[in-house]
Amino acid sequence: MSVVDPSPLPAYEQVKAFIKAKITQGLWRPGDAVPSESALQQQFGVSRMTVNRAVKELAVEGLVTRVQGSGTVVAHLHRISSTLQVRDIHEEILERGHLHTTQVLTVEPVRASADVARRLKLRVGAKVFHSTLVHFENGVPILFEDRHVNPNATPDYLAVDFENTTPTHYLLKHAPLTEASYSIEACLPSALEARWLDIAASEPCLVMTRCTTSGPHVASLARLVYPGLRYSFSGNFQL
Amino acid sequence: MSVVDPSPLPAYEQVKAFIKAKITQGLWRPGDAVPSESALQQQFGVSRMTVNRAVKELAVEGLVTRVQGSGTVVAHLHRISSTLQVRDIHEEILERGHLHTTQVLTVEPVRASADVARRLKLRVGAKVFHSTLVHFENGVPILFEDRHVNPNATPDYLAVDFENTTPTHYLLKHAPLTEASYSIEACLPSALEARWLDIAASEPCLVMTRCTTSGPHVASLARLVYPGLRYSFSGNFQL
DNA sequence: ATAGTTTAGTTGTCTATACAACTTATAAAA
DNA sequence: TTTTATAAGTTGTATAGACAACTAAACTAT
Repeated sequence: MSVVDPSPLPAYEQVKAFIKAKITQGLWRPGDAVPSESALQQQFGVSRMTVNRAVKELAVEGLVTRVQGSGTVVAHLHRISSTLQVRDIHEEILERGHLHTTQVLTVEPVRASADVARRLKLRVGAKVFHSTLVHFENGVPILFEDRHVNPNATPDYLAVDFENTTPTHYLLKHAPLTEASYSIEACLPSALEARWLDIAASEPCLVMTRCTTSGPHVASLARLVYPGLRYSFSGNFQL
Repeated sequence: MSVVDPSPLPAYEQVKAFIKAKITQGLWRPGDAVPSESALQQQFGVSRMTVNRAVKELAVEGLVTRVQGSGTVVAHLHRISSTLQVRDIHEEILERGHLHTTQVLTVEPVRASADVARRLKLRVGAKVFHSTLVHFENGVPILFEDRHVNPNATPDYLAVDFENTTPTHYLLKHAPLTEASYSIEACLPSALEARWLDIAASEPCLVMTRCTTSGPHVASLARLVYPGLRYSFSGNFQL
């Protein structure tokens, strides 16, 4: 085994780093032209394919904008685009090094209301599964979960032991995700939700409404209520 | 000019579409092996670089997981990862085809409080710029914006006409974004915020707290208060 | 049986080249 | 002056090949 660790960055990473540095240091400002691939190729003494990979990846990352035939310019960051990770609450709590427990309130078949039927793309009155749970982080209630599930996507839903498997986890496993839409709102909790979350009826909550699709079926419709004082969504963006 | 439009998908897109279809149709399930590059190369009669590009892009999109030396498998989608676009309120309202107006309440220099100083990385009592504005969508108040700005990043902030340029827009232009962090919470509005947003003091609001960095400076610290009944953050995820 | 070695297979990087598709500036023609 | 053609420059796609880095299984020697 050799003594030194040569492992220099791959050539394409060096080109990326060079351009990235010019941008973050403000030397190349939004709208400025980035050197052409042939110029960078000569400057770094690498093949054009290598330069192409570097600049193309920067374009995917949103740092530069490329136009075929015209050239490459430093992108105008006119929006902050950050990934909001919607994760299983179980994972999230474990990652904080805390204990996650669940209390199952109800798991039962019900008839679809007009609203549920529309969003699950079923007929009004069709049989759907309904579950309500409370999730605890170190014994403190942190999420009230009210969920309607399409029986065609996961027929065995009622038999699952939700004390040990979260609905999200079960659904992701048995009805692989192909599409999801969500919205986050600020609402007051219902009386039931306030009681189980152990908060005042006047305490604002973050409510995520999420609809997931698996293949041909709209698999699940979830209302996730988080106490506003105990939970927030956060994220960050770099470069 | 030829009569037909040949324009078939590029070869790498065809390979991508083939794999994507297998996954979305459920024929290849999470954990299943994806054919090796050499196998796909023979199947499609293209070069390995072309197959490599296809599979690599799918890996970037999160549909497959690659391990050097081992192979490629269909990814376990154990989290829904969706991009939350944090955009300029002006753009957002215009895109809905509505009218955006602004009322400037205050624009003034102030001394940094302990909290503001810490988050802007300045000394307590240092001079910072402070602005408060209300944004209207078709005349209805939709956002109360309370912002502290680092004078080192944008010395001319106090002179800007915020009736015609949003602070976000001005800052993105004069202090190019290199980093941002935000969190979304549910809170009750302050008395001032409730009055300007024309809502009851008991109506929950979505509050985004956002901190943006430009090069060496923490450029701006914003508290954005949206009435819960008039605004929500939403997004979606596909494939 | 265990530990170490070899080997085949897979992905990661890189080259040199080629042509296609597109944009822009220049030159030529009306 | 306006329009049209040409040319040069840039990015997009694709090839065939090469070697490096890594993994996992098969093999060998202890």
